[in-house]
Amino acid sequence: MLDFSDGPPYGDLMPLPSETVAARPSLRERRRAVAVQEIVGTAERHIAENGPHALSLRAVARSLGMTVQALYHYFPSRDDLVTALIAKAYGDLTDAVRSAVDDAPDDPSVPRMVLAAEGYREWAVANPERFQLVYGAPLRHYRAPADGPTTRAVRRMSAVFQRELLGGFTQAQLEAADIPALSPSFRDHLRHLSPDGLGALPPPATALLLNAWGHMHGLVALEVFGHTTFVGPHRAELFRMAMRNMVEDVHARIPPAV
Amino acid sequence: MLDFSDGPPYGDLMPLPSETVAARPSLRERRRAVAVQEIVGTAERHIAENGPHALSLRAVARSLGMTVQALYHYFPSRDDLVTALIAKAYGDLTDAVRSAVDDAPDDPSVPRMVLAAEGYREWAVANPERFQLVYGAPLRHYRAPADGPTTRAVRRMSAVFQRELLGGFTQAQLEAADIPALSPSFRDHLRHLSPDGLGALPPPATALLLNAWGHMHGLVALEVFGHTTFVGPHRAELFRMAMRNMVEDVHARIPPAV
DNA sequence: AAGGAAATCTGGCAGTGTTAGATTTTTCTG
DNA sequence: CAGAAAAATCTAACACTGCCAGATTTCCTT
Repeated sequence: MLDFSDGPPYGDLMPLPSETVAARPSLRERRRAVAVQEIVGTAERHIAENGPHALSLRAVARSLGMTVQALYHYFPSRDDLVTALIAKAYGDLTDAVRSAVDDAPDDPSVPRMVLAAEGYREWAVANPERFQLVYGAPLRHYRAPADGPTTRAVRRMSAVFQRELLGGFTQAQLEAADIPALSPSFRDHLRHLSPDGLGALPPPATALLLNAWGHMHGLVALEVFGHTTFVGPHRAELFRMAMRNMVEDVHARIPPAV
Repeated sequence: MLDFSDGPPYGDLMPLPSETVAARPSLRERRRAVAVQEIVGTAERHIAENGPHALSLRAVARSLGMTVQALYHYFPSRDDLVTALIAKAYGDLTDAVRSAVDDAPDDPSVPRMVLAAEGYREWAVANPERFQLVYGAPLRHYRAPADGPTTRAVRRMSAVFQRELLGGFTQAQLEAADIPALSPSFRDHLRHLSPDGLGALPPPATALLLNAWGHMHGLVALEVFGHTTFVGPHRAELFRMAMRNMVEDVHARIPPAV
């Protein structure tokens, strides 16, 4: 927890100082990183107990044995702390998805995309408040920084799904996917997304991927926010079924290689 | 707005008195209903401006020219007001979905299920804060009453989707839907849902319907909560495509009538 | 007209995010 | 090593919040 041997773990979360020297973080900087980490950790614990809305700077400070104003030297406002929590949650979710795929034994009867989806779901169910933090309620006027940790986490995660859902197909196959015709301007827009991510896919494939993402996310969101309680203890089974079908349906729309 | 000629519009939202006489509401009761309506209306306006979390009893009271304590005679706590807002939002969303289907001209090229889904999406996009209220972050210890207005709204809405997605098929067809085998206990559980709603469907059909619901909801939730900004102005097109595919895929899993 | 219930008020408590300014502690520099 | 600069922390306060207690007015019923 207090280990900082290999650099600050959430470098992007540190609001100050504006420029972190790449070479060797000074003692003060390391201390600062530790303090930030402690604050974030305590805040996460508080959130896990009472939900995101119950996060109070004073309570966090109390838990840490300091006064509120000390916190203000690490986070200029409550919203900035929440932003840091969101970024970290997003990163952790992404890690969970990746390791769900990477650490699973090879089993051809379960598509790896289904494993990824189940990793997504399981992290969400295990960390409902943090999931809510990421996908629940955007902050008042919160705008994600263009290349902040959030954006990078999104890219990292979408890369996993991109690989697992569409990895086995050629560009030509993906281009010929059987979906309603996309408008030229939409095709054009999709083509100009980040060239190393979604932009590398033929537009129909991007559409299918977003589609699948929404599908997976919707089932998880409904569950986490308590709208599927009537399904009872069978939600995991329902989810697996849904994801199996989804993978089948997506693949059914991609023609075989010539 | 202040019309109350045909009874209290949100009878279920009135926390007091516990029993509303069916016959002729007294002047006092009608006044109470009006007051409740005014409070809910201003609260909705406040929420629309600054988001659900910014809802303040004092601010609402100020807008109405009264003191906070007056509000406490209509809603025992802030959470109760929010609960009323959730219930009303759910009802309004359901109405929007229904009228999206019912008021649309007959056009065989657009499945009615797609119309329903678009009604859902359009209401959500037009009322993001209220959508967030319903599907975003559950309240601290809020438990939806077993047969409260929320539950009824859910039923009303799911009935629409049930009709539009699965209406054209026989029980035998639905029972034979091509999905991974459901566990016996899951099948059993699904069979014992409300007999006039989801319980009336063969288990595979219920699974497909929940699946579809999650799919639709996920795309809308991602959009409303700002996670698809990179899709730009083409989100409506993407959504329509996704829903078209979804309907196709669901129907493809249901065998033709014998 | 009288009693009682409903509705509203004033005043107050404990909690919150945030700011201002003073003070101590640590680090860098001459 | 001494002094300056910067970082970290403190005390005190402001304006806001949800909510409670008690007094007071308004309205309906009998």
